[in-house]
Amino acid sequence: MATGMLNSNDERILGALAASDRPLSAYDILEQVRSGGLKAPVQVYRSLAKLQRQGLVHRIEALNAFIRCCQADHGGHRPGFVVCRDCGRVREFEDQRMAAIAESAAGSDFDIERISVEVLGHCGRCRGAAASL
Amino acid sequence: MATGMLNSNDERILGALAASDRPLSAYDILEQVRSGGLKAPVQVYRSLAKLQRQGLVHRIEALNAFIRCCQADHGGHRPGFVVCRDCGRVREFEDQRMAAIAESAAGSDFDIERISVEVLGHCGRCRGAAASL
DNA sequence: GGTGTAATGTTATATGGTTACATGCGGCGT
DNA sequence: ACGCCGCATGTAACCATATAACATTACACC
Repeated sequence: MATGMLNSNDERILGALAASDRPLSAYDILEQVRSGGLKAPVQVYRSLAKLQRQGLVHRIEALNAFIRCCQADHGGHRPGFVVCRDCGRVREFEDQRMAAIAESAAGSDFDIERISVEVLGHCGRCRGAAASL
Repeated sequence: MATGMLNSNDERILGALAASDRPLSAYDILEQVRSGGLKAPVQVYRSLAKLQRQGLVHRIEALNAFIRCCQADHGGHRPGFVVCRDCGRVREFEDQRMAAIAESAAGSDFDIERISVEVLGHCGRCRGAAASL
């Protein structure tokens, strides 16, 4: 992807996301990378924007948080997410049908930039935990 | 829906949303209803939560904003939204296929609470405006 | 070296959302 | 009627998320 190489800030942020088993907010990330020299939210947001453009990172709208993309093909895929509202864990999935649905809903006169599909609910693990209280 | 009747705060907030042709943030709403006696964000959020439970209002995650539901059947529908990032206008749509996609993605061990589908991009009107600059 | 441009850094501020606690008010047992 | 409880609403303070505005550096080109 031609958007440009990653600098050390980008690498650090990507590293922090990769190391986490759940989405991180921009401020979570900031905390993790302070030792690496980043000090301000805007730096994190700038890197995140770049990483998103390259498809390496996705934003989870319902959480205002970000995850490292787990797919092989970072270009042009249209992922959806299954999000547990209790533990915050996210599963990325792919479904070809979503593109068709979005296109028919948007109509020919609308220029689609991105599709956000988020399935919110409670995962088995957390439901088990809640039941055993 | 048994969640309870709407009080005057709820009515005012619903009115503000109905009067707008695009989504309003909680603070937009707050401004509109200050004259009606509401003063604090939390009051708005409480009403919005109730209205969402009743299906009268939807939250657009990508905008952190809310719209009045335009469907007849406020119970149990699973709407998607087409959102213009330039003018902020939103079109609500319904697609039966989404439920199936969400269920197959979530798996049997996941309890689905809500599905958020948002198609982000640029509407014809705004694209026209941009072209003529 | 000088100069224009893009990337990055810094500070401050706007916007969105929640916590904690106070107050009011209707049921209900006595 | 009275006091007590439980729940809806009000108020203030606060935390969290995101961007604006401006300063600085890095680097290509002359």
